[in-house]
Amino acid sequence: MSTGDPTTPDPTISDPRAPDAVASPSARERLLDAAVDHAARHGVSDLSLRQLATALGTSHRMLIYHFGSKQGLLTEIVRRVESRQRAQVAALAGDDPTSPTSLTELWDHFADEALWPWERLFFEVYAQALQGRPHARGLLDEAIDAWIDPLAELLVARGAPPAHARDDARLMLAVTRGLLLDLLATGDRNGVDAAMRRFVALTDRRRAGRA
Amino acid sequence: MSTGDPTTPDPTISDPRAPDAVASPSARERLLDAAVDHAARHGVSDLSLRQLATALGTSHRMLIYHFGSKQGLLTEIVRRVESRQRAQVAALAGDDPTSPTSLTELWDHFADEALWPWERLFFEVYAQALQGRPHARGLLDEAIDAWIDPLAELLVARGAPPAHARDDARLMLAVTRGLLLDLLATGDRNGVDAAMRRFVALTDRRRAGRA
DNA sequence: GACTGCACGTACCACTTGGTACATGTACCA
DNA sequence: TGGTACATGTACCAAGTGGTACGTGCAGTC
Repeated sequence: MSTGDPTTPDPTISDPRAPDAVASPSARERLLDAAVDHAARHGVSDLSLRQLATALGTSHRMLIYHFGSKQGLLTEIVRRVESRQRAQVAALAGDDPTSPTSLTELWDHFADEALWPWERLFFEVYAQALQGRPHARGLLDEAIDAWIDPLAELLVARGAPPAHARDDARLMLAVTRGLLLDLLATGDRNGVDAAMRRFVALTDRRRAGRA
Repeated sequence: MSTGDPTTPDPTISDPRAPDAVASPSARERLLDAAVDHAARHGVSDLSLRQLATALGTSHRMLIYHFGSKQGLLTEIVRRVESRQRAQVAALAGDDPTSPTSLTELWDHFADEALWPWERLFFEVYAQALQGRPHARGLLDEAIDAWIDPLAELLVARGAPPAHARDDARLMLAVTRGLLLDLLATGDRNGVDAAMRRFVALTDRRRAGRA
């Protein structure tokens, strides 16, 4: 981290006592959970270690101690958001492959107001990653690919043509994220629901056409 | 801005000579254009007046002079991005009402790599607005509504059922933004195009059904 | 030619930032 | 009992921040 900086010598050399790398998982974990919670409420773009630390009832020194640097903390936060996102889709599509899980159910899940803080945070970090921010890069790599397969499976389970399942999944993902952007901006659940119904109607028409 | 701060007295009182409010539009305009350009390339979340000023060949004092504060500058940048976005859709749908402008054409326009920096910036500011950043609030108010009417018109012109035109427009907007998020993250134009073709196929199937 | 208002640069201010140094507390183990 | 590894707080640092004070050149006007 600070290895290349002549003004700040490698802490493992200058301060041999300093652990600052491996720490008790429990304290670190607790701190990270609280940090992610805070990030979901206040965003991450104007996050300062000091403000965060006082909000968490600790000192900014502890954040550095547990996460090495601000970058490290941000990266950990992003990874946790990622895992939450993945857990959400896994809970719906992966765990119980027998349940067909309709598109409407899927949408109802993501549109739930309880998830809004997480989705705001997701889009914020996504946008930062798009601008090349290093700590968020990891999110970008999985933001699309990791979703297409489970979504494609879901669509095939619903009777969609397997030939285009991955394209359809990509479209489905775009619809969900696009409508989520709308919902988060307007809060107009009814309006966004209506748009989603139109999409479902489109796909149902195709299903009916094949039957 | 600094009115409530006892340590920094109101500049209009302490420095009666200071204009710092109304300036020649040309210089300000030139500066703003350059600032927006810079923002499109480097993002806006870690923008500092000094870095921007040196990049623009001026001093940070001038940015304060012309825009009052950093907030003021950011707000102006956002408004300019907004107007660019609006101009883009207006150029496609509004100016020449006789041209039907297919969905594919519309998509081809927005997916153009030349627009990517603007779209990255749009999503970045959009996400900040979602987190409650004051300067970006204005974007949110128009981000959805201002698009639905022209898009609905476009759809009706293509023969869509007017009863659901606004819902379909909302869906169309979500598809475009969702696939744009995908495209900006993956750069996979072919894959995203395929997904868009699936959407167009869905709507065409409905059109054919009605015919 | 003096005056005036704008445009702009330089120097400065108080403050916050991420990160470091170091002391100290605590728990466990020999 | 003493030592050792981890955990945490306090004090500090250099750098950078937004914003201000102030001087100055320049164009126009009387």
